[in-house]
Amino acid sequence: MSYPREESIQRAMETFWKKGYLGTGMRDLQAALDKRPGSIYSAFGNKEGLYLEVLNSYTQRLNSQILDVVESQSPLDELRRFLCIPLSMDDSSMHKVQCLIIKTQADWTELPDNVQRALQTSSELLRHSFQKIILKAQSIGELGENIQTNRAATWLQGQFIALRTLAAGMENPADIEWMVDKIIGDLPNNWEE
Amino acid sequence: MSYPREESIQRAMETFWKKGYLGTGMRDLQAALDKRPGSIYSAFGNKEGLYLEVLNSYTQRLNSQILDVVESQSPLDELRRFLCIPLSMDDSSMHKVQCLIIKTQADWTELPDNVQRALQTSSELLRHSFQKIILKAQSIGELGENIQTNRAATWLQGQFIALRTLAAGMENPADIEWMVDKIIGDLPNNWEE
DNA sequence: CTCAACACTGAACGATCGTTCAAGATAAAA
DNA sequence: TTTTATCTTGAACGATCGTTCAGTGTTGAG
Repeated sequence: MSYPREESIQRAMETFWKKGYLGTGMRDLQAALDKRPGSIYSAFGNKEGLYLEVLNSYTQRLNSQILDVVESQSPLDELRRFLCIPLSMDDSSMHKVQCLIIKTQADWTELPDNVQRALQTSSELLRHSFQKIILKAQSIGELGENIQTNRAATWLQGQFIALRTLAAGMENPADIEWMVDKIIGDLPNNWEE
Repeated sequence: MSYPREESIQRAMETFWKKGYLGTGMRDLQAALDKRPGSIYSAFGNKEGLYLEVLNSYTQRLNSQILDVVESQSPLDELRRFLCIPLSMDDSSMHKVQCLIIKTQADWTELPDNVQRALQTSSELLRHSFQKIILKAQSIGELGENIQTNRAATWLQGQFIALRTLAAGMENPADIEWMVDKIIGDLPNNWEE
């Protein structure tokens, strides 16, 4: 093994992130990892297996960022900072603006069953962590108790999706930082029916 | 010609909508149109040409729905109705929940240049129509004059994206109708900086 | 009926897809 | 040094990809 398994996963993540699951060919991965097909297949089984490890690594990283928000003293301030992260990407990393999970979800019907399930699981994990943010903010009084935390978590995930998707389509993602402020401002309101 | 060109486009739309641009093969389209490759190529040039006509047709339909909102007496009420449309899809049409444009945008880097440009143009057209909704609502007093209409249009497009994407990932899209009410409720607020 | 015009057919092309596998390289244990 | 276990190599496989084209069928004008 010329370099550790983890580096292969990170290199593969770059490729899947840039080209999507369907758009990425094994030959793209062979070039990215600088390995021949046999090495990749013996290490990860197949394209699907490699992607599942990439997705798992990506999800854990994103989830730990969200959990950092939960642990902070002012969850709402830290949430604002978290949402701004992808808006300051340089041109060479523009493909990292969009969330890898959302990007892959778009090809839903054409994905292997295991990938579909893994995406669902990742999505639920992140929503659950968003819910923890709401609960933490309520517990320290930054948000009222009237908010239905499960709905707020789904809504927050939706805002995350909107922000990432809009930013990915702009020449300068930083131009929608104002939307982060609106999200934080809208979070406490309009939860009654 | 056994049936009009427009029907070919509608059938192709079903396929592209379900499987995405990369996920759709010419053989899928041959089956959907019940035509052999030569017929399709003589009528549309190639896969890209057929998709461009599909995208154009889709965009016009969606845009006219938005313009209907602009023309209505109560734009905000009609906007609520417009946003709810995809949330009441039966199981056989679940793939129509997600917006075709957003779905295709996910594969961005792997798409032909003409498709990239067409998606950009469609996206801008719809944002412009969203802006007309804001302006109309302001003109009849449903919204205050303090709102920056271009930002509100982008925000509204983002909410549209969030709603469609969340709904597409749920077993029952109708379960997030509450979010439409929150969107309408959030629209007038938090536009000052 | 004739003939030009046009849409349609379907076998086939070269390219690329994900994947396999026998053989070679490498390094630690014996 | 030999053995054993592990990792790597790269040619090659069958399947599928988008696309082409010579031939067939259909239609309406003269």
